[in-house]
Amino acid sequence: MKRGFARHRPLPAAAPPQSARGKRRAPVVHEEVYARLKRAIIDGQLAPGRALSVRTLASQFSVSAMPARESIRRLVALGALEMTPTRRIMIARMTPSKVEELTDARLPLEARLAVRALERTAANLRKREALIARLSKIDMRLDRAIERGDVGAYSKANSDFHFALYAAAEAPALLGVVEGLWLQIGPFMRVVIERLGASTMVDQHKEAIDALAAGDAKKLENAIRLDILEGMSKIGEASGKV
Amino acid sequence: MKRGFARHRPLPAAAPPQSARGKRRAPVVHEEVYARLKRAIIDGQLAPGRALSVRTLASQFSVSAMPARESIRRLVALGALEMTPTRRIMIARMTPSKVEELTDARLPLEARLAVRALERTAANLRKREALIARLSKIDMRLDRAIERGDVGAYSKANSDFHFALYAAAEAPALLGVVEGLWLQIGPFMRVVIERLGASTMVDQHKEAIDALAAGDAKKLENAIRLDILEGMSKIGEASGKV
DNA sequence: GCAAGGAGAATGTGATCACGATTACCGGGC
DNA sequence: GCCCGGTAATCGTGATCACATTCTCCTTGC
Repeated sequence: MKRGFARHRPLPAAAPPQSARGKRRAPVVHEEVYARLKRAIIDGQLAPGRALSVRTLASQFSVSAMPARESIRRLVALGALEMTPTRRIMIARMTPSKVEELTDARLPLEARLAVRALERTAANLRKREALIARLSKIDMRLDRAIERGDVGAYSKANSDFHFALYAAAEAPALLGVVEGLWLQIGPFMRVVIERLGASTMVDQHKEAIDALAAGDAKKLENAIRLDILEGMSKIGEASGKV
Repeated sequence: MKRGFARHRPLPAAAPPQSARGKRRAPVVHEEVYARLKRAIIDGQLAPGRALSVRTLASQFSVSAMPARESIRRLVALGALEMTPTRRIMIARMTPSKVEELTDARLPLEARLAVRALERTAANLRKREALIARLSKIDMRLDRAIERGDVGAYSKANSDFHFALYAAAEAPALLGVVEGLWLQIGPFMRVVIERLGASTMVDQHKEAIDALAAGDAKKLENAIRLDILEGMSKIGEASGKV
């Protein structure tokens, strides 16, 4: 195989320069660029191996090269973007061993975050109910995405579900680490869903919600672990061919 | 307390521009700057709250502002550096809850890396012996540092020990995550050692080496977990006062 | 003696240019 | 038809400038 990487194409997330929104000065341009690019990656809108460049990104976001450079630099540091030996930039590729390592990291970390979310809402059941309501709503959105076969919406709803749960753990440092893992996984999750079809995806979301409602930490942990294992095994099967 | 942060002082690691080492052209300036700054942080050479600035860093490394900016951007992304609301940069501070979260992350991840190192050398005992020899050597260096009361050497030897072990796991993605954790912990480890004195530090390094030699995964995992718990509990006690 | 205020220094950020290396593209030769 | 080679476009990187904001520190007024 050539191992070359894809030509530049317009970024799907590249919204217009939003001149309509008035004079609301941007809260530091490069933060905005970074946030949108990060979101696009986690949600799987960018395929692995997809090429990026400072100037291209800059023009797609209608900013100068500087903010684009900084956003790219950050995402390379987090492992979401990859640099070739000749310093070209692309969405990170996946390898079977990387899938294995990331699974190793996700299992204990996300299980811990889930249990922490349970613990954090133990003293405040109203909070827990609100969390459950939020998760249920996201999960319904996810089901609708499956029905419609909308891969993009599915991918986004899936990450939304996990992070809504983890956010309730109130553990920003841990959350940051996990977010870094998702930044590396997002693109493949999407590829896998696209290839297998959203309807073939199974998850343990309803089990997780039940465990949360029952206050059963062990059950919740199992649901999360199983959810991760199922998803990652699918990625693993496909990772050799991406 | 004022919560202001320390004035700029020369960076301890700021070696001369090394014009002596021949014409060996730098492999991209900002990589070099980043690597040295990262090393200085992990080894605990920079105190929490210590101020950094683009221009200061640049002049200390005898480079222009550009490579300094990029290095700082990367380390902020990794959580090693912190930005105040007014966008000043400093070595990240520690809080008790952050210690707890980072401990949660370190325990399973580093235990896994250690066990992986054991597994990886199971089929190649020469490799394992070489690893044990390397670790023993580092541990002796660590003992000497304790005798001399050399806090800097102790701090460096300690991180060297862990990463020498983890490197043998041959899991770059996992290692990257753990390195990110150490980037956040390094500065405090140093502060704690300095405050309590290197001689009060205990570790489970010899137990880990024994477990490695015996091929006992369970014992190795316990040694690593205990080593982490001991170290982090010391950081936790002090973290309120940093 | 001390707090308030203002002048000046320092800071992060964005923009732009130059340079050397790398890549992509197109045409000619086999 | 296919491969090779040269040329032009594109790339990451480093440097430097301008600007608004923030911080420092000293003076002034009470």
